[in-house]
Amino acid sequence: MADQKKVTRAEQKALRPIQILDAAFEEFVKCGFAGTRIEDIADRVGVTKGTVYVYFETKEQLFEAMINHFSVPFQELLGIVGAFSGKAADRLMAILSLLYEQIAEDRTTRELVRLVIAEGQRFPELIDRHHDEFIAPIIAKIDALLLEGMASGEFREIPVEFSEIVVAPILTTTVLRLIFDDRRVPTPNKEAFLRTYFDLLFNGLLAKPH
Amino acid sequence: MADQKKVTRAEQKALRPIQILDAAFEEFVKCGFAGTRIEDIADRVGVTKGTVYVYFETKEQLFEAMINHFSVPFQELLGIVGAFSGKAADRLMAILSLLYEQIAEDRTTRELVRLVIAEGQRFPELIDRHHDEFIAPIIAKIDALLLEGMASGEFREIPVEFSEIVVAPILTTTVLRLIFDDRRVPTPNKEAFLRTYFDLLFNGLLAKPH
Amino acid sequence: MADQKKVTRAEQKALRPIQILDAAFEEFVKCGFAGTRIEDIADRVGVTKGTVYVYFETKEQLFEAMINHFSVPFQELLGIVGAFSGKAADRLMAILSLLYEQIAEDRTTRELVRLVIAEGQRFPELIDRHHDEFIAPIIAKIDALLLEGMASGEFREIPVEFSEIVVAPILTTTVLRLIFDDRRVPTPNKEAFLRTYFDLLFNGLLAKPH
Amino acid sequence: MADQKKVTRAEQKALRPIQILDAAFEEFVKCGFAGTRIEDIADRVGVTKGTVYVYFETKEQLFEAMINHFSVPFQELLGIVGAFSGKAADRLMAILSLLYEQIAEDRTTRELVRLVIAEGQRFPELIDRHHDEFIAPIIAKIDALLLEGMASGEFREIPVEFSEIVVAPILTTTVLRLIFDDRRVPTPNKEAFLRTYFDLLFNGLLAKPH
DNA sequence: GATGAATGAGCTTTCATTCAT
DNA sequence: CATGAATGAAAGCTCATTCAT
Repeated sequence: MADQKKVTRAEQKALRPIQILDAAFEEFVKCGFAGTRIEDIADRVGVTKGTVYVYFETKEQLFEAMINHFSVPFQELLGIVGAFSGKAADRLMAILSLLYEQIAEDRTTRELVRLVIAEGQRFPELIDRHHDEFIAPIIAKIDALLLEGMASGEFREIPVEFSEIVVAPILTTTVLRLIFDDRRVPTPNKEAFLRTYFDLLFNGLLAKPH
Repeated sequence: MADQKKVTRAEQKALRPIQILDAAFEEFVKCGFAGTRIEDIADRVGVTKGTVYVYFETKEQLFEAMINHFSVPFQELLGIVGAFSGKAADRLMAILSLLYEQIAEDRTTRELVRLVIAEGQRFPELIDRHHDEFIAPIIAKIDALLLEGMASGEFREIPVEFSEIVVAPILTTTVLRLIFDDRRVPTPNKEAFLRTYFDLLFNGLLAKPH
Repeated sequence: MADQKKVTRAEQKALRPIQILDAAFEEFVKCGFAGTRIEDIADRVGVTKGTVYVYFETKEQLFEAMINHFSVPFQELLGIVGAFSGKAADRLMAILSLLYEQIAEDRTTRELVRLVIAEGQRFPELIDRHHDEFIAPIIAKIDALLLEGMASGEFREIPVEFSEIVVAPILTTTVLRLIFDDRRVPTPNKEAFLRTYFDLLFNGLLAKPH
Repeated sequence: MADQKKVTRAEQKALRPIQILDAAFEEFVKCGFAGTRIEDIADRVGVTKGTVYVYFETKEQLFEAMINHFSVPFQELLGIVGAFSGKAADRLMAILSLLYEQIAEDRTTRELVRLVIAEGQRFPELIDRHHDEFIAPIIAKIDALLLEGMASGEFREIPVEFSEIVVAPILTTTVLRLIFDDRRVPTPNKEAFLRTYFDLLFNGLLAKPH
């Protein structure tokens, strides 16, 4: 009770940009870039419009800073993934489970996907950077695992150029939840979803494969 | 001088709303709802702002009318699909091929998906109606086919509640093309894509199924 | 009575930009470029801010358009001057009289001089154009007359590079009136001023010239 | 470590207001009163906005203090002038030479003239004081000299009410340099300018005076 | 004294919407 | 029907000014 009451100036200053970025995230997610008012972001933080401009020069820069701020966690994920060992199928499942948690189940990432789809045309460099930093490494990882599995005879031969098919259920769940916001499409049970997903991915739909 | 107008007044009048809807589609897709200016839509048609208001009372109504206008073709698709016959797997492939063409390859539908993701929060009734008219019937069709295939022993038993996994590659391709706009993610070759997609869907990834 | 009462739309439209330019002149003169509010200009015309922006894209463009609008009359003057004939001294007096009326006595030109001095740094191209169109031709005219008078023996030999000395009393009166605004420096009587000006210019101050 | 600061705290403190006034001069000259930002003045000094407010209560007061600060030197001039002796013409030339140096050739005074013309309407008391302290004494001095020269028969009789004509070339050169900033109107050579100026002033333009 | 975070009033500019023509 | 001048309610952004540290 004693050490938490008063925030010092210095602490406050370090906090402000993050508070603003958090508020910006909520507003941009709710209204999109053009539909968001700086004043609403400020209100959320409990400051005035002017204060937002103390930390971010323009609405555009605030948007980009916000995207960058919330994009960070992904990088750790890629690190974790590198450390896995075992059969290719197990490692693939491990990666896909992680991706499911990080993309489909994490509200922040999910809404980031919405913003990327909705505002990508206005911020092309941002999209490109995202591709290079997030999408490409993930795809590369999946590709590598597939190739490895095929080389060892664990996987059948499939053209690696369409490896997005392997992760498609994750992005699809993400997008459906974005669109229907838990109203029409109920949040799936993770274990049940992954079980079905992996079963189909590895064994296919047919009772007797060709 | 008298005959140079191929389009009569009456035809012109009937054409106007459609021209406006076309223009509205392009602008809303490019800039989103909030970012689009009525004047830019008017400019595209070659009329003035006032004319747009002759046909549509507000920007909101124009947006909704535009979404409805471009959503129509889907309904025919569902009719076509009902007429197929043959083995469950073949009919499933036929449906998925159609969906791929109609959703992933058709620019209009693709951009409609963008608008639904981007502006859905602002137009919830519109999203709900979309779900009821488009998504639900498709899912129902897939579900029915899966159940039928499982009943006949053609398909293995899988929980039907996650049937979106079956169509996931289609939505995923759609979304990736929306995001990267053919810059980083090249437009896939349809036949090659579907071959890989179906191979994986039916036979799975493992060389020797469990 | 019949033709003056109501201003038609078309007339109004043709009038508006001029009304706005007039109002802009008064406000820019009173408060300078940065100190002027578009709303005050609009109020003066009896319209709203938005209307000003129907006719002029930015405050900067409005300012430039205003300067151009009020700079026009000078050109006629240069035409008139070309038609004079007689002794060089008489023609010089005729020109200087005209310049006195047009620059020192005309409130519009006088205030234009204020704006050129005050805002010149912000609008350098505008200043340059002014020089080329107004100052340079006048100086050229004076120079030509001086050279002619010297050639014919009517004038003494003086270096023509400082011919601004000849017109200095005109600009000086202009500037003093701008600064003191008829409070401390009374508006001079035109005839008396010109008499003294010309007497000094032609005969000099000394009782017995060297 | 202790002696590296050449400027002590106390000296620094005494220096600050003057540094601020210097910086204010440059910024006000460049952007005018309304166009100048306190922050730009502070940046020039290397302090923050707040510091400016330690020394000057408002932007208005800073402006006035700055004008007063840079107006000082003129007073000495008037003292010097009082000490001259000799023929009226020689003393007049001496005065005019001094004025030329102090007004036309001195950048500070020149820019002060710009500010007086540009911002005079906003600071009328300031202008009035300037008139009483600078302009009026100069004019009085010139008038006295003219009257003396006329009384002694050295000068011809001219109406003393227009004595600004005598100093006009100085103010005119000043204003032209303000407007054209050495781009179009080259800085005149002092000796040559004064020679022509005085020649015209004393002997007039005509070869044979009336 | 010096700082700089914060304010809030105010400015330029935009744009959906209206309506007389 | 079509126009486009006009509106007015914002919205983004600025900046003189304040004040706790």
